[in-house]
Amino acid sequence: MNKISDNRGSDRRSQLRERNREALVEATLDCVAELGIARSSVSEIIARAGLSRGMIHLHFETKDNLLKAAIERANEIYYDELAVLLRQAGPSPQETIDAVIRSDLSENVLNRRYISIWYAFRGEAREREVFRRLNDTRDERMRTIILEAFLPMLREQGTPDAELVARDATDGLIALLEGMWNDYLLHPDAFDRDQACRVAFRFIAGLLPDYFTFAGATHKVSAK
Amino acid sequence: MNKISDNRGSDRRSQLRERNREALVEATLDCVAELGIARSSVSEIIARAGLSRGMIHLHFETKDNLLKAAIERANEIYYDELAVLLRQAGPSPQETIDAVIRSDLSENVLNRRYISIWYAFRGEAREREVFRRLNDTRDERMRTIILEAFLPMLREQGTPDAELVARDATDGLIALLEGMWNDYLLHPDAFDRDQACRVAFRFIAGLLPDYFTFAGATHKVSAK
Amino acid sequence: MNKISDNRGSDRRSQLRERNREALVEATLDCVAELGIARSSVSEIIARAGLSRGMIHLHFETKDNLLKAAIERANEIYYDELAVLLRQAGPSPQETIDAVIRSDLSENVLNRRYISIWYAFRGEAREREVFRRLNDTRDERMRTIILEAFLPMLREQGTPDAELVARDATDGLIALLEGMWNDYLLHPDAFDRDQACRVAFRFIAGLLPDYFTFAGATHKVSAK
Amino acid sequence: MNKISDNRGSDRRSQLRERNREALVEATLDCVAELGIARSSVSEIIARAGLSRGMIHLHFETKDNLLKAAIERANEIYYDELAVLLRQAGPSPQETIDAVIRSDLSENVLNRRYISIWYAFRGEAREREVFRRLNDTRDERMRTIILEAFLPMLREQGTPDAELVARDATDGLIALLEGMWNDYLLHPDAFDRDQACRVAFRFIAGLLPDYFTFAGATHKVSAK
DNA sequence: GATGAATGAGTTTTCATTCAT
DNA sequence: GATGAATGAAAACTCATTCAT
Repeated sequence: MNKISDNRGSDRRSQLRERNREALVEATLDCVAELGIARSSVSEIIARAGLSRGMIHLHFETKDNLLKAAIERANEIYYDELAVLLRQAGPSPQETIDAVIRSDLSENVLNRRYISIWYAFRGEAREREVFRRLNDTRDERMRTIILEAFLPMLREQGTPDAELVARDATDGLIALLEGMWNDYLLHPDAFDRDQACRVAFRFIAGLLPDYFTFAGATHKVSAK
Repeated sequence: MNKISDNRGSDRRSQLRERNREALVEATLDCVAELGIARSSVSEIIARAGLSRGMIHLHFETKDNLLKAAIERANEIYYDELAVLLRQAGPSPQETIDAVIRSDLSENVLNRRYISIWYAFRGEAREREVFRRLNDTRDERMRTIILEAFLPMLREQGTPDAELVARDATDGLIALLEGMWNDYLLHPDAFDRDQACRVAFRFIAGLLPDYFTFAGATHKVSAK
Repeated sequence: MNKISDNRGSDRRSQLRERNREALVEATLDCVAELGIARSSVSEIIARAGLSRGMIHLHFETKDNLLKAAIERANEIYYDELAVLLRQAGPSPQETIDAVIRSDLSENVLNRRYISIWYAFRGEAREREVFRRLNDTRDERMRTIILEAFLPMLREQGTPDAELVARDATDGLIALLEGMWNDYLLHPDAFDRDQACRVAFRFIAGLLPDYFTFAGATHKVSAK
Repeated sequence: MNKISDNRGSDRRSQLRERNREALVEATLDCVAELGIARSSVSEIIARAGLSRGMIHLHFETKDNLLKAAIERANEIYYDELAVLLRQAGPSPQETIDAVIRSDLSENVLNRRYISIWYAFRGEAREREVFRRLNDTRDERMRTIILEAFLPMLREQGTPDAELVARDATDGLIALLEGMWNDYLLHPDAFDRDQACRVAFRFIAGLLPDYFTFAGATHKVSAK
């Protein structure tokens, strides 16, 4: 009757509702991580979530929409991690590259569950489309961040064709990191996070010897 | 396993039989490439193969076995391509590395159909196991080939910690090439094969400046 | 049944309550008319009524009761129309018959929505029972009205077996009018209300030439 | 192996297949007759047919298609009956009309099961569309048959506006017969087939007194 | 050996009903 | 009183597998 109690009630309700929605998304991600997309049935998902069958329809209308929501969630996890690292990193291009590499190889994303999910969505043709659509604009932003970090260093260093090299370095770094994830997917036990990091820095150090060594950024940080 | 039955029947019959078997495997791969694993139903596969439903049972007992055979086939395609390239390559370590990179980025494997299949099998948890089991020994062989190509060059160059660097270079190269495939999977239209090659050589050139430039192997081929 | 609660609450409340109840019934009828009974789900009905899901339980306990109420409402519409026409009609048997025919073919009942509803309830076996139960006593009244209008005219006219003919005429007229509805159901666009009327009067005129022509009742109105 | 036995086998198989298909259609009609469309679930239908669940998909892809096939079947029953009667009837217009009336009121179509089915399909908005599409051309043919029977009789009789009257008589007869079915639907026990016939003939006799009495066609058969 | 009709377990989806707020 | 989130039984549909021919 009175507005305050109504709002309180509805707030609690809608909070609970939201929590259920998220529980379904998380259960879906768990399922996809453990069983893959093909075996992630509604029955399997609701069993993990401990919620009712009808809930999926209530929140997502179809299982397909639930999968889409799960893909979106998986994306957020990655880009949130990256955003945090970039915010924490100093303003220099050296530090930016450092942050990108370390966030990509951090335990927050490079873990069994997350990597399984990532590759599951990439692997299944139909989901890949959703995935791509979601990723492309953000990927572009990440490319830009990396490119704009490499360019001034290459120029200062006097590398000829700095623009071309910067683009190659960017594509190479992204590919290298992707390849590390691949390696982790297939051999999570044997994977060595530090070695992966070292390899990445070796690659960059080859192009930017004044700024990086295999151990990471040097201290000759160029003032911006 | 089926050699006996192969020999028993008339040659024509067993040839036809083998052709049917392969048609099913290829149809499965087509299906996986286009629709993904989850949507590759028996009905879809036989429609593409133009064969009868019972045929799958006849040749593979279960659909699962058909999928395994398809995974094996996908593997063969890749390693056959690599073997050819290595055979064609000269005996020097430079040429070996050159062959590995060029085979990995060649149109024979880096094409839409094949990359879709590869990632589909990797993505689906259950198939990944089969995939891994099949790949691991062969992957090890490939690692060894690359490692043993890098090592003498690094030693001759006088790189300190040559063993460690050789391992890093090997893992890095493999990761980089995997990453290129990833890029191709997501952007087959925008992908630039030459640039991918150049990026790979830039990476190696950073570690082996005497042997490689971004354009490939230099001509200072070390006599073996 | 709900008189007590009606009287208890404030007038405004009970008015609102009643309005909601009717909104649900009307929404149900709309739904049945457009989608048929099988597709008239609770969700569909409340969407049309703009009311909450729980409302149905509040007013009708079950969806089935709501359907029954809708059937009753559909009945009322018809018999209300008939009652109005009979009240307006003069007292002579000629005028009674005239009123029956004109009300049956009037736009108030012979319209798309109403005819769809009517046939939907007739068609679905389960609802037909409710329908029949509701109709039978009222139908009997209508039969009686028609029969008692025909009989004196036939007698006065000197028709042999007047009782039998009166019964046949009654059944025939009712059947003819029903058949017209049927025609309207299937071809609402092509339906010609005037022609339908004329056909009905032709039928009656065949049996009662002194009282009717194809244009309706003649003016030789027999004093009652 | 040999062609004869192969064909025999496949014939038997496809005969069996066809029988199953028809069994499903008949079971659907039974279901619709007894329970109505809304309650005719796949489970209910296969229980009646004594066949497996998957069969419906095998033969009809969807339940909706099965319903359509059932509607078509119901149609055939009616028009087959009419065709038989018309073929048996003599060539005169009197006899044609006679055949139409008698076939419409014959036990072959005017029975509980059939009438229930007929009204079920007419009642539900969605089914009605299929129904209408199927019927419209055949209905038109039937109209033409009736119309062309009435017209010469009315002309010979010297009825003014023979064309108009013929059309009215046609529409009236069809409506009347439809109305009889309605009556049967609601009161199958009380329905009197002979009386229905008599009523129909009274209607026609009113317009064509030289050719019909309430008992049917007179013997003044006009030579064709 | 080969076929494809048939099966039924299991999947997604729908929906009337319940009930905490 | 009123709401709409939640439930789960039952609905339609999918599909690997079987097996008579």
